[in-house]
Parts: sequence; C-alpha cells; structure tokens
Amino acid sequence: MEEKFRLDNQLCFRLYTASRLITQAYHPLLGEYGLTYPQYLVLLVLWEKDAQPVNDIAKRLLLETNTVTPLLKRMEAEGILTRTKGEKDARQMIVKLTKKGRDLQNKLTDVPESVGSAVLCESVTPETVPGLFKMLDDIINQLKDNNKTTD
Amino acid sequence: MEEKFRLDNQLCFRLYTASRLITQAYHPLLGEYGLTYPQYLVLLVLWEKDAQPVNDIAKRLLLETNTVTPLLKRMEAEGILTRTKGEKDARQMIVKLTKKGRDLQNKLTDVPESVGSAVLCESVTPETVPGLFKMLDDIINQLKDNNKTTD
DNA sequence: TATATTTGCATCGTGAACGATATAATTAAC
DNA sequence: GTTAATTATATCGTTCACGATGCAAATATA
Repeated sequence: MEEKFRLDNQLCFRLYTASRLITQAYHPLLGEYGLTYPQYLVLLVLWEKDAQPVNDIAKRLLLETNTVTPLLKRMEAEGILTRTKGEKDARQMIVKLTKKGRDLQNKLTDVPESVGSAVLCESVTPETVPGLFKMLDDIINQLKDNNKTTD
Repeated sequence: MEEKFRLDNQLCFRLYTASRLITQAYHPLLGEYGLTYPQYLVLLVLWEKDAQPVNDIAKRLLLETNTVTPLLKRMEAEGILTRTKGEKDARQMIVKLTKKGRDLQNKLTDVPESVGSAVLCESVTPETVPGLFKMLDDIINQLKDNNKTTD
C-alpha cells in the first residue's frame, strides 16, 4: 500500500514537475517579448508552416481547439498573427503570421540553445537526449492512442 | 535557424505533452471520486505524512503557496481535509486529512498500477524506468536550483 | 433535394499555475 | 522593548487546459 503511493515513485509527478520547471526557464526569455510558453509553441508550428487552420495547429500540439482558440485570439490582439475565414471551407479559420510574428524568430534566436544548456546535466547530455526523446515519444504515442480508444 | 526551432527537437514540448497526457489518463480514475490530479498529489503527500503546514506541502510539490492554498480550500470544501491554525506558530495553517481523505487511499488502491501499465511500452519498461527517473530528477534538480539562483 | 450527420470553431465554466501584492505573526536588530 | 526584516499564508489578475455545449458550414444519406 505504501510503496506504490510514494510521491518519489511517480513518473507523472516527475514529468509534471520537469515540464513546469522548464516552462519557468523559458519565462524570462519569452516574457521579454510578451510571449507565454504555449504561445511560443504556436510560433514554432507557424514558423515551420505558415497559414494553417486552427485545427491543424491544435492537432500538431495535441491540444483541443477550445484551448488554442483563445490563445490565438490573444496573439492576434498582440499583432503577432491574423485569423481569416478560409476561402475553400468557410468553417476554417486560417492563421497567418504577421511581419511581427515572423520577425520574432530572429529575436528569439538564442532561446533554444539557452534553455537547452540550462537543462544539460550529468545524465542529460547530447548522447543521452535521443534515448530520452524516444522514451517520451513512446509514452506520448501510447497515451495519445489510449486516451482516444478508451472513449 | 530552422533546425533548432523544430517542434520535434524540443525537449520541453515532449515533457509538456507527456505530462498532460498522463494527467488525462488519471482523469477518469480520479474523477470518479471528484479529485483532480493536483489534488491527488496533495493526497500522496499527506498519506505519507499527515498534518503538515501549507508550506511543507508546497515545497514537497515544488509549487508556490498561492497555487496550493486555493487547491487545499477546495479539498477542504469537499471534506477531504481540514485546515487549522498552528498552535506553535499562528501564521501556519496545519493541513490534516479527515477520515474521508484517509479512506480515499483504499478506494484509489488500483490507480498507481492502472496508470503505470498504461504507460508501459517498448522503450519504457521496469528495466528502463529507473534511468528515465534519473534523467528527470537531474533535470528537475538542475532547474530547481537554476530558477532560484537566477533571481 | 430534403434531412441527418459530421466537422471546424467558438463559448462557458472550473481548476490549476504563477507573478505581484497584501496581511498578520514571528524573529532579528538596535 | 520598539522598530525593522523575515516568514507563512492569502488575495488578485492573467493565461492556460479541458469537459460540456452550441452553432454554422460542409458532407453523407435517403
């Protein structure tokens, strides 16, 4: 009874905490440009491929549209992107970066390395990161399917 | 420029997503008893050691008290725990489990294994989990210190 | 071509996270 | 023993997450 409930035996608590702490590490870097971490994720998606419907962005980030929509609206209010009705499909909202949104990539050029180096430590090195990625990807794929089929 | 900004190269996005998806896996199991995942974490802490001040619970979970206080109030409203002023130090609020809070441990007895097995996959096995734990712990310790010294 | 179903997005409500700030009790400094 | 600094907790405002629900456009079915 005791052992399985010990906080120190919980994978989820570690993931939850590590996620929160890395997000906090991003905070001062992104905050300089008025961005939050989820907004930064949206930028990563749009820098890879501009002009996507809300749904594609949500799917890429494994989030629901009801999370992404308000997030996009705030970014629109900041002048980072535009949301325009799709021409082919009037239900879609096509999200496009503005010049300001594109320019942010240059301003944030040091962010990935800065956070990356903050994370490096004894057991997390350029050699071990691929293995860590593999495990996290497997967990994500496992649960992504699981949380859908169990509906 | 391209490569370092690719979503697929981001450790944080993986941690963020994995954390969210595992939390979602807990949801149906905990929801049955009206609990959220952070509330479950509070229970884990109190099951290990009952009658702790708010600060000790917050420190254990690496959360701020302004996150934990409202959480505890909701749990108090549910009759899971009590919050009473400390006798030795009147600033402290001592958090104690009620019978209902203690009894939840028996009701949730299958939760750890249930979620644990949902996560198991090719690269995440009883053999590899300790290594994963080590990496996450190192990241957490690294950033825990970092986010404090950089103040 | 009507009607039913699905799809894409939005709105609403609740519960975290967390920075900033406030308040009261304790401790330290003088 | 006042006053100053610290500590423990709480309050407030903003931004996610996300379940539930609503609505309009598109697609499938009869």
